[in-house]
Amino acid sequence: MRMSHVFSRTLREVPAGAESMGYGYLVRAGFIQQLGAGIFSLLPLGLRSVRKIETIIREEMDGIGGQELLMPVVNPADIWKETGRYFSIDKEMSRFQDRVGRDMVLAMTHEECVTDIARFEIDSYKRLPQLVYQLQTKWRDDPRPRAGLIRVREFTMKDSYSFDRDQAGLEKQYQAHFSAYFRIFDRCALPTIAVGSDSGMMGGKVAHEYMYLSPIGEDTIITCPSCGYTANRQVAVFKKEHNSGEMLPLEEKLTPNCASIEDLANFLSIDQRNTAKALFMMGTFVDSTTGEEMQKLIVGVIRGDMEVEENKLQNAAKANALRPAHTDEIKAAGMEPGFGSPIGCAQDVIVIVDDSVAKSTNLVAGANKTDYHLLNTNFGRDYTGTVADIASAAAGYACSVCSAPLQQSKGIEVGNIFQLGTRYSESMGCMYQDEDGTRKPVIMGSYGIGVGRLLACLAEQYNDESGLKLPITTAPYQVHLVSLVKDVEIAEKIYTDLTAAGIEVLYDDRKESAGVKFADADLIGVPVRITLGNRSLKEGNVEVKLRGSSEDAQAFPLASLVADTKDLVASLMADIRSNMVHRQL
RNA sequence: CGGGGCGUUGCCUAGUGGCUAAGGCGCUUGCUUUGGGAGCAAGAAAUCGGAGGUUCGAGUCCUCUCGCCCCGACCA
Repeated sequence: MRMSHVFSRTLREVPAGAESMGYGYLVRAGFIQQLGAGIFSLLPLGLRSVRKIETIIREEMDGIGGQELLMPVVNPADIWKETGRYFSIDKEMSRFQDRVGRDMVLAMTHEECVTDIARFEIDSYKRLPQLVYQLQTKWRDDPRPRAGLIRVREFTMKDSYSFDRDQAGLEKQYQAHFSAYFRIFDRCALPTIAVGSDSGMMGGKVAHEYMYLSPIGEDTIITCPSCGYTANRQVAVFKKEHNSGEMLPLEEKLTPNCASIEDLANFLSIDQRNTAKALFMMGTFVDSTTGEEMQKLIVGVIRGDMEVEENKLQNAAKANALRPAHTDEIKAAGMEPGFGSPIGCAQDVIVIVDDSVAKSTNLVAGANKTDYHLLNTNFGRDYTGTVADIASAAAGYACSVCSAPLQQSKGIEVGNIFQLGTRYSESMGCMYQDEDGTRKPVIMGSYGIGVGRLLACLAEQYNDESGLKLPITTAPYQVHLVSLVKDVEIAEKIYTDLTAAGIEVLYDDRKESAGVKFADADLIGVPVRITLGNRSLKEGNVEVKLRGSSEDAQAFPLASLVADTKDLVASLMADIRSNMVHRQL
């Protein structure tokens, strides 16, 4: 491709509002352009990178037996009503009616659609296992798109779906994805870690997320440096110490202006771990068959020295959604914000008690009366509720496996894998007849990779003060040919020869100054830069420099340029291959 | 959905009630230059996001509205 013909152009200045390096460079280099909030066009350069990522994904998915198909973005709402997600998913899914008033949705994922296909295709155990995948546009009306391509509303996702006879089959496909995903990220040269995750709205059981660790990430990842335990904070567990002793009698105590745990502990001169605090949330519960919504107050009770992980609370309460409760809602249930506890609260309140509280004795808790707390509250004696782990893990807490102190970091989720089980096959009647003649629900798995987000992460990982430096497997071109000589013939010949040899060349044939050409080459960041200048041409050489390295340019003789360049490209590719590590669960 | 910020030419910005809205980048033309975002000269390009209002006078003040960004809520 000639630079003079490239559709996009480079920008000297970072567009307003580009807060991350990677995003700023993707815009400046002309890879992407924003159309609206969370809506981006991929320009030719960006699309070339995306196509390379997609090719890697296709090869690896095909490699584990996947068959590519393509499902529609617009779905009739009926199938989403069958699984209940039409009702349980809020505004994140966009809905509309067609001309005759039928309910339609923009599919934000394709479990319903693929299950609809599968219930037609799969009728016998002989037709299992199966694995299909697609690269398709998703629309999710995220309330808050941000950070360029990291969190968008419209994006391309690779999603695959596995169908199996039994759990063992599912686990085999899950394992195959687990390893294939690492191969994909390794080939893209994006460092990732797999972490245990919540299954969220997918409704499955076992799930992992692939995280690219980055300070701009929005997920918090808990890791154990000693034993290797990793999990998203949403589900991360840790070892909780708790005191226990003889239960003492309940006692009301005046605690003026002690609406926070810190104030309370200071006032009473006790450790925060000897207190219990209550978090009030309104939970939305949806009847999955009728779609009827109800709101119920949920009280999460946690020890004063910890925080509630809302995701855990939501799961424990089996709520579809949570929001902070308003003061009047809390008071209506007989509790007092700031001095609240489930002791003496209304009957229809859902009480979820962290196991640390349930196991501790004689905690100080709110008296549900302004400026009063109760000493020596005990779960079971003074109040009841569902016991669950609802505590938020954090750095410094003890690993539940090996007791070493946990660490926490920020990450961006670039992929995920879920063992769905029969959540969709049962609700949609995707059944097969087994060898023994019985009808059984197909066991499913669901696996996603955000393609654009992967590119965004690569841009974040691979850049410097001059621009992008994507690895050769995902850069839009392999070689950037910068001609600084008047004699266009020699440059044209090199361009033609390299291209004919199958090398992807971006050829700067513009009438620009050397500075402009070099700056643009650095910004776009094609891995191999070949410079044609009078200096080296006199000696029959061209200069070859790697974008990623700080080493000086090497001289390549013109005579063997094509072969040498091919070798160089191949060795860069091989470097990435050699860094691949086989990983399995 | 709460809180905050910003909308001025293709891009980045200045302009803080008063003459014809200014500069840099980019763009066009000509000459010069040609190894790290060149120089000179001449140009084109803006209904100041939109609507309404206050005022003798509004890019500037007020109201509404749309869009974008950030924090939070939210989120596979």
